[in-house]
Amino acid sequence: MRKTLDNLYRHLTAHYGPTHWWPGDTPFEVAVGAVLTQNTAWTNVEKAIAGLKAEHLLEPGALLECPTELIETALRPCGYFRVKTKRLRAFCRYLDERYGGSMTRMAETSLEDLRPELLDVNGIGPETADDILLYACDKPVFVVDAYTRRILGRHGLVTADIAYEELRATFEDAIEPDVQMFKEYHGLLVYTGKDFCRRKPKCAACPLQPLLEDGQPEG
DNA sequence: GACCAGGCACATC
DNA sequence: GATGTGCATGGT
Repeated sequence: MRKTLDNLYRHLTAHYGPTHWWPGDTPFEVAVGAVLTQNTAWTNVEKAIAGLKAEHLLEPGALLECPTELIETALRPCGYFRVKTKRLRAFCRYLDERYGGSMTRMAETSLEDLRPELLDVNGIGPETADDILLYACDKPVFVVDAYTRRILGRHGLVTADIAYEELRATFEDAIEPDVQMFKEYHGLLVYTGKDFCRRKPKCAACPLQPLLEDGQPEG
């Protein structure tokens, strides 16, 4: 599997070049984006983040203090605006109470301690937690998302119903932990998913096709 | 006018 | 523990 995942990364890098994934000007904005993008297209998230910025709400203190309706209005374009308002507030409350609202202080916490903390926040599940850990805190966790599962599943590398933690472990056990590479790898899988693995699959043009032609992956 | 999008919590069996 | 459902808007 190590060789397969190395090959996968090389093929995608050759095809796309650097992705500079994840969009976001600050660690806090990255964390906000992680919550807002839950089951939602990023184009809609961008509108919501722009709305928050326009209201000067892109900081934990402001989100905790302002009227709920103000946040809901800003979040409307990205859907689920009521639940996402609650989830953003839950994250801000946690960040405020545990780290005085500082993403920098949060990032100083060890991965082993921080991941369970995040998962304990209402509205933060495995993928959202790992987005925050990798892209906002620079922790070496491999982010698994719907694209990761779909791409590897369609190419027969894993079963389509593989559990989140199992798929994460598949990557983390097979490849050397490297924050920058993990960031790029996930970005490349998102690019690939958007281009070739949506509802009208274009598998023949998928950059992973050469990988399969080279020979089926080992275990 | 369906169907889908970078999930998650909660209820129920 | 597995499965189903609500959450909501915008693009294709």
